Amino acid sequence: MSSIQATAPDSSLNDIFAALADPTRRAILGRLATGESSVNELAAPFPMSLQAVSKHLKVLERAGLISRGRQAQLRPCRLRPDSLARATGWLDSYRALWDSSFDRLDEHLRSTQKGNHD
Amino acid sequence: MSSIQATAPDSSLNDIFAALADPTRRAILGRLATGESSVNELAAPFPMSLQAVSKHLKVLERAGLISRGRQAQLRPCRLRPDSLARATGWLDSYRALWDSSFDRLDEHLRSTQKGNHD
DNA sequence: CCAGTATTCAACCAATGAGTTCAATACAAG
DNA sequence: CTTGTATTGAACTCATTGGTTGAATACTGG
Repeated sequence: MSSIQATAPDSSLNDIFAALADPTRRAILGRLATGESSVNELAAPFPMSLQAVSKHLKVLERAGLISRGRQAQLRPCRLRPDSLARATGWLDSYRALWDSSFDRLDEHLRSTQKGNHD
Repeated sequence: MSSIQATAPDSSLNDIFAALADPTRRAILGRLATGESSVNELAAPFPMSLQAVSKHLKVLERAGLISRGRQAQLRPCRLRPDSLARATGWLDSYRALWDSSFDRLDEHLRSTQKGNHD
C-alpha cells in the first residue's frame, strides 16, 4: 500500500506541461522570447481569431508562463521564465538518470519516493 | 506574412508535453525510473482501475516516453529517455534565453518579480 | 461626447481526455 | 482442456479544450 498520489501535491506542473502541449502556445512563447508584445501583435501570424489567441494567453498566464501589464488599452504580455524553470527542473531529475551511470539510480529512487516528485 | 506555423513541424512535442501534463503519468514515469515494471505493479498504487492505467501507458508509449516488451503474459514497461530529451531540448532553448544577459529580458524579469499582478 | 482601437466576455459546438464497467484476448500451469 | 492471471478492447459518461461568432468593456484622440 504505497502512497503514490496522483493528485496534485503541486498542481502547477499540470498546468505548465498542459500549456506547453499546444503548438500555438509554444509559438507564442517563442515570439515572446524576442520581447514584450501586445495581443494583436501576437495573434497576427495565426490563422485563428483574436479571441482564440486571447484564450491561449489566459492559459499561459494561468500556468505562470507569461505575465501581463496594462498600458493604455494594450495588455502587453511578457515571458515569465520561472515557471518554465519548474518544468525544466522536473525534467532535469530524469536527465540525471539517463546521463549518468547506474549507481545514480539509487539516488534518484530515494528522492522520488519521498514524494516530492509527483 | 510571418511564418509562425502552429501546426506540427514537430508534432511529437505535443504528445510529449501532453503526456507529461498528467500527474498519474508523471508518477508512472517516476516509478519506471526505478526500473522496468509490469502493468499490474504500476497500477497498484493508484486509486483507479487497471484499464485506466493501461490507457495512461498507451499515451506514454505514443509519446515515446516508454517502450514495452513481452515476457509471458506480462507486458513490461521501461523508460525511454530520448523523448524526454526532446522536451528538455525545447525547454533548454528558453533557458539559454533567460540565462544570458539580454537586458530586455532582464528588465522584464525584474518587473515581473516585483509582482505586478492584474 | 463620439468614434475607433484593443481586448475580453459569453454562449455555443465538436473533439478529446480521463475515468468507468463489462467483455475479450493471451498465455501458463494443473 | 480448463482455470487463473495479465492485459487490452469496446462502449459509455462527464468535463475540458480549442475553436467559432457576437456583444461588451476599456481606453485614446478628435
